[in-house]
Amino acid sequence: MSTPQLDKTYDAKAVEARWSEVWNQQGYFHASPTHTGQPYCIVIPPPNVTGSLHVGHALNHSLQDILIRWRRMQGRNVLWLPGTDHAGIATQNVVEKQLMAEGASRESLGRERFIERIWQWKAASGDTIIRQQKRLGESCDWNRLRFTMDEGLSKAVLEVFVRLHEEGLIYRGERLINWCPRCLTALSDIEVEHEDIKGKLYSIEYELEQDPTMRLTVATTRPETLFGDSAVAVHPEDPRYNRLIGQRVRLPLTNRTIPIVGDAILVDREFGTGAVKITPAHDFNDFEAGERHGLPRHPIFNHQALLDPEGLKTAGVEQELIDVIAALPVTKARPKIEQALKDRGLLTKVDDHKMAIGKCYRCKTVVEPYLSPQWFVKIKPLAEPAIKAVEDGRIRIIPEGWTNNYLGWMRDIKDWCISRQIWWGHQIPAWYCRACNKDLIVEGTGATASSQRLTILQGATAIVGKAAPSTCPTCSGTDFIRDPDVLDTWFSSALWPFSTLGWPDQTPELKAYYPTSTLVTGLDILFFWVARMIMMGLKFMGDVPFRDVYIHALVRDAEGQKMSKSKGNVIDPLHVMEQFGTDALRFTLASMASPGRDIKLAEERIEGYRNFANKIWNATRFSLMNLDGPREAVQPSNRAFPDRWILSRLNQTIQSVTSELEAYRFDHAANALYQFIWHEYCDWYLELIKPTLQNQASLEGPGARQTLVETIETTMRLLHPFMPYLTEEIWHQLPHQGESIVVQNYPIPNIAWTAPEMDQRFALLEHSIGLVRTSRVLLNYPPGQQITFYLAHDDRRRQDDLGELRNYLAHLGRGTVDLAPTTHWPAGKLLRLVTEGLSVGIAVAGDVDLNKALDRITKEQSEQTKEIERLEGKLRNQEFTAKAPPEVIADHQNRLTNLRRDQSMLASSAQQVQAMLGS
RNA sequence: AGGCGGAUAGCUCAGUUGGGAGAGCGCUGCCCUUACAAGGCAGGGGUCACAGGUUCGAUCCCUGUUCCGCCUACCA
Repeated sequence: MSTPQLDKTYDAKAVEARWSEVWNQQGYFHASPTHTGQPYCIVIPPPNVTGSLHVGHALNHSLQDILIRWRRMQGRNVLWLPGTDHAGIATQNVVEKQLMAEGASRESLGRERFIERIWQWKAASGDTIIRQQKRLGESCDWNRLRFTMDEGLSKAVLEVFVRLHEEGLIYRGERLINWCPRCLTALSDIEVEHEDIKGKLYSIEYELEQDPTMRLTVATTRPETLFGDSAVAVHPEDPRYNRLIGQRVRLPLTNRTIPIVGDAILVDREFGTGAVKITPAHDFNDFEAGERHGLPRHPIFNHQALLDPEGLKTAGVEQELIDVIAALPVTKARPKIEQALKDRGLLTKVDDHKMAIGKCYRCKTVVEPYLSPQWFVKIKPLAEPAIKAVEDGRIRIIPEGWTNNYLGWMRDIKDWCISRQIWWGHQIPAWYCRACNKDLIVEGTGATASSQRLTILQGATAIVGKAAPSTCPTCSGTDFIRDPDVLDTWFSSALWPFSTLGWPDQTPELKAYYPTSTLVTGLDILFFWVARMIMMGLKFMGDVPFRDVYIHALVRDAEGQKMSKSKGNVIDPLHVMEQFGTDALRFTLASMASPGRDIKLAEERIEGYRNFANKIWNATRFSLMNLDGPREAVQPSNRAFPDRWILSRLNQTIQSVTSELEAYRFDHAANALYQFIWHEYCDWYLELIKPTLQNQASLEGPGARQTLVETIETTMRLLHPFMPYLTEEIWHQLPHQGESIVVQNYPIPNIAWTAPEMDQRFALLEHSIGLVRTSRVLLNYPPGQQITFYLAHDDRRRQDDLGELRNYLAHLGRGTVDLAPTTHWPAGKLLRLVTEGLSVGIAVAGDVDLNKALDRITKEQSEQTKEIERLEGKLRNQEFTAKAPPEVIADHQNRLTNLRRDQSMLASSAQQVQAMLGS
């Protein structure tokens, strides 16, 4: 029988393109509720539809694919459901930029044509990431690809919105929200990133109305907001100020006076001057303080965060000043205001001050607390069951450490602002009767972008429903205007685990695969997404959306820096796949996925695993070159030592890879595979069986060839989830049954393979060969040179083992073995090394320099002496012998005995070498 | 400010009932030995951040300190 000859190096590119195609054509990834097996389902965290694959996706998706392929091979009814989200703000920003380049804008196009334009962009670029995912080898059921703005998913969004509204869990109200003056939309609290900056703390004097010679000094980081002040607060128990409570101060640069109020919540007596201005329309704390004291709100910025002349006028600001600062951004207006205050002697101090500012997570613009009517989800009633589900273990977060993070956040959760003032997304299903809300609907008709805005003011009556109402229940009017806002993208992705399975329809998929099994995601969206899925799943499905949440690390560059395009330190997974192969990338990411630690990814690591792939390829190449000849499935226990040993090791590797995967320890599983394949299978097993394979007459040949095929085929199945392409290719080169490794069984431990006595025997072999090789180097014998060496072990059973191993020792030691007891060894011209009861002797030929060998022996001696002293010291300690467990004491004594014996033998060896040097 | 995580070989990281410190990469030396130079063999290299405590015994458990990350936050 002749076997095909493989190329000398593994060509990942050619192999990957071929199998990716076949897998998808054959439909191996297609899931069905009617398939057999216990369901196992993962829904993919939907990436941005117009994005492209970055290395964070590569990690996230590789881990999911490992789980999915593993479970599929285990015979589970597996569904990995792929899809993308519409990424409202991000996608709209991209298309707006395109329009800007063309000299157009979304306003010039109008809402309908603008949305059309985004759909076009989605159609053009939406396949990119999907193609890239396929290239990564992801075994998703691509026929079930979902998108958050699909008809079905939009139906789910509508259903959820209307039902939550009916139950009073969605409401509209005018609140201070985080506003991005560049994206011109509201953001939720968690869409704001905080950044520490060096700011200034300004001390400004407010004159008392009753007595202008007396002044109250307030401290602020934002002097420009003083125009919007409604009061000054002091601590009610602060003896410096509390007698002033109830009096009024003149607000600088305006014609207004404002009250001094006592507020123990807002005021920290220790900070600044102990007096703080209250600006309810522009600060979250002040907003609440304003509520407490019934203070008016004076908005002085417009939606672009420019100083608004109308607002300033209403706030009573001096007209000359308004003329100077109107329509300026804060950065330009602040120096002018500073100057005006200085001119009047009211700015007494400016200190450096560290502070935090909020930035838009999409565009990094400084966000502004902005007073506006928005839609909110009343979150507490939804959060409570979601806290419980994690507390009582119905949902497990892995690593466990993040559980408290989740619980802490959920317990302190605030209402969720879900309306966005953009056009791309699910438009809110709320309508307003024009007749009833005449004064509350403000439709701009100007030519500029900002003057075209449609604003529905606070207090307008909204009619929420799945479709536009036909007549107004109040006035029977028929003229309606729809709320222009769209929903936060996360509102639709919160429904992902059930909306993708067909909800609100009761589909067989929903029945089979919900709750899903595992969610794999990064920490950065634990709150954005995971928490919200749990809330929505419990609310609308009455059950958790998934059992396990596995949180993986963030991928950083080799220096530990966050990857970003602007820093230019991004590792492009596609480039890496091109250069080193997809399997190498996948294996690298898996092997570095240690819990609770970020991944610092360096290309050298990937290169190392490319080499690993090549090593496996060459092991196969070797096997195929040596398969000619009969094979016989001998009972494992009747096979030769190398075969029995490697089966035993393979068996243990199967056990550990399986249990590590069950524990989500991808790193451990990958390392177990690496260690076994490279350092046991290749380094030792293949070397051990070479003489047998190359001797056609060997009686052990049929068993060895059988073991060779059996082990490599099993190993490929074991490795397949990690390196799908390489293993598929090799599997097809080997004798096999079936059409693809994708649908083969995952290896399970085989009791008949366990052979602990072979493991022990191997340890002796490895130990012996190690000493022989060391001796060779010490004596400068070239690797190929045949030598005579002596081996003896102190332990009778080990000595018997040496006899069993004689042929293997001779082969790997490259020489002739003599197993006589040490007392029979030649007296002179011999280098002896001793460790752990094993003595190795090599004949010293001619005029080699023995100093190297002597150094080595001396070093060994001093290390041993140190250890002996340490052990003796411990055993002399009566407290140790009285209190330590007996097995520990016995172990110490054993080690000491062995070391003393080794030491005396080594001493005689040293004498011998010295004698040779002396002569 | 609070919470969490981390600090172990030159680098990246493993290391649980507390008892002789490990891997990968890199480095040094030798070798193109018929699967693989993307390889083989051998080797050097560590007060386990610091200071206390518990213990017969601490890289591991406890307390504190320093440094580095991340998350949360209403100190104007």
